[in-house]
Amino acid sequence: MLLAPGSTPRIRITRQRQIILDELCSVTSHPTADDLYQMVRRKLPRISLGTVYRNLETMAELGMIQKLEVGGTQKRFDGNAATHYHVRCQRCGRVDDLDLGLIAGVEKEAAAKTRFAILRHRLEFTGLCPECQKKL
Amino acid sequence: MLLAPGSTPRIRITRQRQIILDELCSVTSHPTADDLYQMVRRKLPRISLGTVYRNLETMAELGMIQKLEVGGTQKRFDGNAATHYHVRCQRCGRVDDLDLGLIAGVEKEAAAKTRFAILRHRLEFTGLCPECQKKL
DNA sequence: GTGTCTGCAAACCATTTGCATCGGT
DNA sequence: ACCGATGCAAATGGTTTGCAGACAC
Repeated sequence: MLLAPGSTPRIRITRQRQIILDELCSVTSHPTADDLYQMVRRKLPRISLGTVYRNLETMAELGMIQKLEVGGTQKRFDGNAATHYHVRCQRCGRVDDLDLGLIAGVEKEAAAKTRFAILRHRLEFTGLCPECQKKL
Repeated sequence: MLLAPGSTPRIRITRQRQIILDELCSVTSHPTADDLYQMVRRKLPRISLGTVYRNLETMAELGMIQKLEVGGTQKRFDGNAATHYHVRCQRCGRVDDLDLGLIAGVEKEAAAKTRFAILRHRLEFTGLCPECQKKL
C-alpha cells in the first residue's frame, strides 16, 4: 500500500473490518488468519478469506494490531499492538503472551555491535505447553 | 523423521549431503534453501531442489545446522549450530549474526511466568542494513 | 544385498491478486 | 458520485511428497 505524496487514503470502517477487529481483540489467543476467518464467519457468513487477509494486513500496517512472525507455517495476529514477548508450544503451535518486562537496552547494545539501524526487536521462547507436556 | 524404538537409522554421507553442508559452512550469510540450491548446483549440476530441502531438514534435526525461522517468507539456514542472535534488514531481507552475549537468565525468568516448559529462546532484531539505509 | 537417498514432477497450503460489483462517505 | 472494499476464483511461491531408479554401506 504505497501512498502517493500528499494523499491520505481514507480507511473506511466497513462491517467486515469492524468485526474482524472486534473478534481479534475479544480473544487472548493469537489466532491465524484462518482462525479469524472461522470466528468472523459466525457473524458474517458471506465474508471471504481474502477479505480477512487484506484487513489484517491493513490494520497491521496502521499499527492497530500486530502481525506475529513467530515460528511455524502460519502467521498469527495479536490485538495487542504494544511490544511484548511470546512463548510458542513446539508441539501444538499454541502461542501465549509472556509477562516479562521489555529487555532494557538491548536495542542500544545491538546497535553498537552492527552497522544496521535497529528498529525493533522480538524475543520468542519455544517450549511445551501444559497440555502437550501431559501427552508426552 | 520418527525413529522406531531401538532403531538407529544410519545417516549416509552422500555427495549431495556433504556438499550442501560444505557450502553452508563456507559462508557467513544465512542462505535460503534456494540460495543453497544455486550454490550447490555449481558443483553438482544435477541436484534437485527437493534434495536440498530434505537434507537441510535432516541436518537441522540432527543439530548439525540451524533452521532459522526469522521473519520474511523464506526460511534461512545457518551453519553455526550454537545459539546466537540475528539482525534482519526489513527492506532486503539480509540476515547478519549479532555478536551479543546470550541474555542470562531469561529462560529461567520466562519459565517462572508461565506453565510452559521452556526449551530455548530466540532474539531477533529488525532494522535497515547499511546498503538499504543509503538507498532511502 | 539392503535400505536410504536422489531426481523428477506433482501435490500442498498459506497467502496474494485480478476483476467486476458493492457500499461508505 | 467517487473510490476504497468485498467476494470469488485463480494465481503464486515456498516447501513437501510419491515414486522408481541409484547408490552408500
